[in-house]
Amino acid sequence: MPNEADLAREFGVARATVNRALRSLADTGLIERRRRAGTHVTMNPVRRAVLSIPVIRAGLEDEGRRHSHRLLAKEEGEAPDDCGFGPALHLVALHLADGIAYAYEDRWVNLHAVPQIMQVDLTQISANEWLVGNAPFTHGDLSIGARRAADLAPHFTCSSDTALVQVRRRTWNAEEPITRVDLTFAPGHEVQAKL
Amino acid sequence: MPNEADLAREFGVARATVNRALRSLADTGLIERRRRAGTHVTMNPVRRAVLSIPVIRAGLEDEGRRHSHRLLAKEEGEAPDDCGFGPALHLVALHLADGIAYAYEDRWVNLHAVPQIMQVDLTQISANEWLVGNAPFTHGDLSIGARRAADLAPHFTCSSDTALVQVRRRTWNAEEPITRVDLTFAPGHEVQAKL
DNA sequence: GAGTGGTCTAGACCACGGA
DNA sequence: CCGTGGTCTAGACCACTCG
Repeated sequence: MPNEADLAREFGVARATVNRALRSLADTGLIERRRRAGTHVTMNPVRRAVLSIPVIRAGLEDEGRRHSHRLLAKEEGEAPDDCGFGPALHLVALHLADGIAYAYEDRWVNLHAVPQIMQVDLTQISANEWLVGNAPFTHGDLSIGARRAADLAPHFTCSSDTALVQVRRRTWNAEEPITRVDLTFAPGHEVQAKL
Repeated sequence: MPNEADLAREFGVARATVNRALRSLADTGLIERRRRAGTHVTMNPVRRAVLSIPVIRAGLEDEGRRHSHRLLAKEEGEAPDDCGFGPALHLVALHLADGIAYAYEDRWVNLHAVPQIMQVDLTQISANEWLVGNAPFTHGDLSIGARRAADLAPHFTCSSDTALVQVRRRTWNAEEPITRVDLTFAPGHEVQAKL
């Protein structure tokens, strides 16, 4: 594409305005910009969907449902290899919506990054919620898969062959891993996104 | 939070600079801004994950896998109610990666919006790909769920109890529905996102 | 009505990185 | 090297909307 200065002249606007417009297009992935190389229309416009990740409690309460949770297990130990950290707190909890099982949480927290969590009464506040307020993170990743209910079936009172959505989330603060959590949702749950 | 003019004075920068910074924070959801009401820190900072939705062919080829597809069914008919349109083209196709089943596609296309699709040889180019190039859309939504393989098991040569990821995508051009597609992926597939 | 954010201008300097 | 986008400034007008 023409450079910013030319576009500004062509449309009779200031260069800053062109810059803002092009930046917006770049943010949505329709064009790619590199210094000196110029601005190019993206070959395969990869559509980006945005999905909101609310704190479980807030997400439920927005829908008018009451959230509670039960801590099923809590123990110190070595995190699995793919967590990227060693000494960890392993938590297993069940989230309930209006008293009905909503999500099963299996979490590893990096004790090197967040030692204070040992002092917290996690039967009162869910790890999810405490971490949001006390352990900031800069970035993370998310992978959404499907699994058979198998041994989780009793929690959801479903057949062990039921297909459940499982979301794995890992977060970092700069280079330091914070936590890895697997959330397995009740049958029928869907992750929503807009694009 | 203080208003833009005050922040500019406090930090000794131009108001435009403050505006750009705050806009960036607002885009990531950390603050909320309303005219006259001012700028407020978001109570429940909903994290937003961004997931890339490539054209199936492009996504696979980026990974060095060869894409092909087989059209399993094609017929005109009335779209299901929740599509939001009537006369439709119903397509069923199987996407293959290196000759192995990768995704099962069940699609309804709004013939009122995209009548030209009737002239296209969809055994040559997948509907997915053709629509990307010929039927622009302004927005859409996405829901990701899990289902048993059930009658799809033969396509993926898996047990009918296998849990599969299913993605439903609907797209609109302004107010006009374009297409609704259900993509069911091979066992083990995960949808990736960054946050 | 008035205060807020939204947007634009004209000009400037700079960092990056491709040719 | 030097053209490109990235960023900032100082000032201005406007649109929205809450009190």
